[in-house]
Amino acid sequence: MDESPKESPRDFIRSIVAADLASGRHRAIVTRFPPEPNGYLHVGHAKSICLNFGIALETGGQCNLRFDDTNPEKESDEYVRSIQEDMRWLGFDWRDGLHFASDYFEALWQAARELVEKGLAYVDEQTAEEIRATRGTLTEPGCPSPWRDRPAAESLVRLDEMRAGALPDGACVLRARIDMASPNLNLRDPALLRIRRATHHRTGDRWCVYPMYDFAHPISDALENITHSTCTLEVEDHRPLYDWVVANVTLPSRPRQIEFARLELTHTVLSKRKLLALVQEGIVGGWDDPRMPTLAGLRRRGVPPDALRDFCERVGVAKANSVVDVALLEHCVRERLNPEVPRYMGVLRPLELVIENYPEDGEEWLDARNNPEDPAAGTRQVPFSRRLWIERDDFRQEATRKFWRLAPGREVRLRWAYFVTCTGVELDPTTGEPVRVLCTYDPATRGGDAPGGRTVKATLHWVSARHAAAVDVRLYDRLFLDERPGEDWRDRLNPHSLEVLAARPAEPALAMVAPGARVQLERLGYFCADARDSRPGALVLNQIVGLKGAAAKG
RNA sequence: UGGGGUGUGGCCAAAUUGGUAAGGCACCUGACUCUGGAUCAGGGGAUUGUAGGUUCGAGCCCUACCACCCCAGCCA
Repeated sequence: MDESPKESPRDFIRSIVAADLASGRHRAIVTRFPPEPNGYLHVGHAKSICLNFGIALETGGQCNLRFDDTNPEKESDEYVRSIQEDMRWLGFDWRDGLHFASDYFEALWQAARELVEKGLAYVDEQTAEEIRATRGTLTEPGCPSPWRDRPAAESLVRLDEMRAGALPDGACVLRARIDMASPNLNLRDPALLRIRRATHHRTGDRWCVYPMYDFAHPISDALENITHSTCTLEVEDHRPLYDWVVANVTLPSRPRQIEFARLELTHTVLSKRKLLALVQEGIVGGWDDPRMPTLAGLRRRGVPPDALRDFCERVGVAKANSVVDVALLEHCVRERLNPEVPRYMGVLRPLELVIENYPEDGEEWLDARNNPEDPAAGTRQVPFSRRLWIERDDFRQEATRKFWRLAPGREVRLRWAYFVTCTGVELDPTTGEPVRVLCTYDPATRGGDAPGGRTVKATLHWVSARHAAAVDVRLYDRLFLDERPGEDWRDRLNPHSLEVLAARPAEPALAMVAPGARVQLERLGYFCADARDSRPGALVLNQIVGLKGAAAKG
């Protein structure tokens, strides 16, 4: 027995799990992630996935993937496909634990019969409207249905007719017989089974009776021997019903439901309804639009899956509703990318720079380190010549103390190349904007270092105009202006969430990167070669995240 | 006005059986630096929702109050 001090559990759920293991209540832990296949997974789901699979991994247990497909009208195979793809991308393996609630329809049916036989459920022939009208309100108790006390045998007959398709949709419903006066509305004889003639994505037209979540979920959990069934806060007052089902149906195990707060992120929306609207209204390009908080979107954006997992761990698990700053996600992404992503130079807003004392047709290839963070990444060569592109932002006609880049009279370093001193600028006669910056270079600084140890305040990235490749760049910003877009979210969309920059100059080596590759454009940020839109010779770069403070210059 | 939850620095979030407020992100400063990045060092900032009470001592216990979230689908 190893009694060495262990790390205390990271959150209250893991504490419960640890206690259940320590007390011998469970010998092995089984969790599950139970998505309904009616939408794409998003970062909020990632939190739940990391929690459930994390617990399984840490305890040597198992985490199942169970599709909660009990409402055929909203579910489809496209979603079960995408959900599995996204989960695998995130890095999790459910092994042989792939299940569908629809696999349990027969068992659910038997459970329904058992409850009726025990007098714990009955077939109610009231209309949906009547049931709603007699449920009572938050402060007043409900009225019992006239069918509540009918003989079990009679309910059983009707139940069989429901399944047999003898009754039209909505003709009746199976209700649990609990307490119409309960202050918890979920206990006022909740519906368990309803008739719905709809083709199910897996069972086709075999069934016309479908179980409700409150009935299917606890039974599915028990059938899979789930030990800890986590869910979000809004299902907290369903727990007594969950426990009621588990206690009253003959089941192989007794799972326990534990609730935690769902994840919310600033500057985005995470509700399925709003996400669907963004896609259907064409506000974004699809579920995998890089601005979307969906896993498909984050993947296309270039976010590494382990950065996302790290994020989920850092966010924690608790019961307080909270909104996490998207800056934390961005931090996790940078932290993951910085040490291992190769650097390149490219210019987003080009301004011509001419080196007057450099030979007209001169050319030389200079060594550049691929990643200053990682000597093993080696070097590459970048072409240098008399005409270069630099970033417009890196030049100002009037320099201030806070601005230490290029300005008339100023000397700066061109990364991996030479020190240059600005000798003049040509302006557009009508706009007054600079169109060409004139410089002289110091041949003694070749490679970027001055012999006498002379230093310079700024280093600029640049691209040789004659050698430049052209790449398309897509810059992304938060989808919403507000940290927490409310119901008027459509009015709070950030008009600049996407900026497309066509044919920007880039060093030749950048044009050679493979689709899907992640790179850093020096001084600009991290980018991912879009795997779908990039063509040979026509690279498309998606911005993953900018460099920290990249926007706050001068 | 019923029930269920939650309230700890700008944002998350810890705090063994009550012992005198971790950590991360964000922000600021300094060092270093061929990315105003990274790294390193340091810093500001919390009367732990409020008011009482118990106690030598309370974020943790008691009482009252306040705020916010969820619930009246034959959705999940």
